[in-house]
Amino acid sequence: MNHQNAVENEHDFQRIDNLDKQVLVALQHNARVPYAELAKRFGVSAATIHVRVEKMKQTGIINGTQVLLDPKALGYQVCCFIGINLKAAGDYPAVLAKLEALAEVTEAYYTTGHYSIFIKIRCRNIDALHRLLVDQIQAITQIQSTETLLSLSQPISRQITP
Amino acid sequence: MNHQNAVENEHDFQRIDNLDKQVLVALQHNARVPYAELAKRFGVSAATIHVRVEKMKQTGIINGTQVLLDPKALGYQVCCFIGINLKAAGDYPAVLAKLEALAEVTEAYYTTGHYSIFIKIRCRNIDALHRLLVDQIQAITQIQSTETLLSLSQPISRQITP
DNA sequence: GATGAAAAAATTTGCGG
DNA sequence: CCGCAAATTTTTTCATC
Repeated sequence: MNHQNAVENEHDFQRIDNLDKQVLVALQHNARVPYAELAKRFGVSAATIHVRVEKMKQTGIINGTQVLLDPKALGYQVCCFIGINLKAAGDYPAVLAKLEALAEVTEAYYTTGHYSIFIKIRCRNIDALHRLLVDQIQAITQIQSTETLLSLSQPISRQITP
Repeated sequence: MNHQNAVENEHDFQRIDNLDKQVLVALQHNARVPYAELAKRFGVSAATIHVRVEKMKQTGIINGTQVLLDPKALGYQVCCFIGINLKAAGDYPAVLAKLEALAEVTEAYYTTGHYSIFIKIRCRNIDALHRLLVDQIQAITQIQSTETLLSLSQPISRQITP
C-alpha cells in the first residue's frame, strides 16, 4: 500500500520550481497579466504557464485573485488596530461572530500575548472610529478591555516571496 | 476661475454608483472574472464594464490586482505581529529601511499608541522566527524594545465593502 | 454614458515529441 | 514536462444611439 500523504510531516508543503516562483511573483504584481506575456518573459509557451497556474490552484498554493482597492480613494481615511481582551477565553466564538458582522473589521487574529483577539479596522474618519469603538465594539459584553493603535501610514505592504 | 480640485475638502473621495460597487465586489472575489460574465450578471454590456473598470483605475480606486497565495502551502507556518519601540523618533527612516530588507516583514505601520512601528511577519517556523527576532530585528541598534504577538489563526480576512 | 458588432488578443484544449 | 496550433472565449475599439 502506498501512503505518501504524510500529513504529519514537518515539511508538509508544496515544492515548486523556479518557473512556478517566477509566475507567482509576476501574478502578485498583476493578476491579469496575459499568460502569453509571461510565456515570452520566461522563455516557455503560454500553454505551460496555463498548466503551472492550474496546478498551483489545485494544490492550494494559489488561493484566488483579487482587485486591490485604495481605501482612501473610497473615503476610508482611518486605519487602526485594536487589541481586545475577553472576560473569559470561552467567549471567543461569540465575540468573533459579532466582529464579523461589522464591515469595518477587515482582519481578525486569534493571538497569544497581550491580547486575545487582534483586529484591523478601516473607517471613514476619527468620528466614525470613535462611534464604532464605543457603540459597537466596547458594547460587546464579553469584551473586558480594548487598546487602540492608530496607523498613520503603511510604508510596507507585500506578500511573502515564494 | 474654477477651483474645483478641493484637496482640503473633508469629503475628498470618489463617488461611485451602484454598478461600480457591484463590479468592485465581484473583482474582490475574483480579479480574473470575464467582463462579459459581469455584464450578464448586472444587466449591462461588456463594454460598459470595461469602461467602468478603466475609469476606476484612472481615478485610483483600483490599485491593481494580485494573486492570493496560501503561506502555509508554501511552508510559511508562522504569522506574528511585532510592536517596536525606538530609542529616538528620528530613527524611524533608518529602521524602516532595515525592515524593508527583511523578506519576512510583509507589512509595516507607523503607529501612535504603545509602539512606534508595528510590523507583520511571516516565517517558516518558530525557530526561524526566533532567529529573525534575535539576529535581525533586535540587532537593529535604533530599536529599544520589541513585543511579539503570535497569531494562532486568522478568522477574518477581507477588504472594505465599497 | 451605454450599446452591439467587429477586430484584436488571450485562453484553453488536444495531439505529438 | 513541453510546445504547437486549432478552437473557443475574452478584451478592446468604435460608430451609433
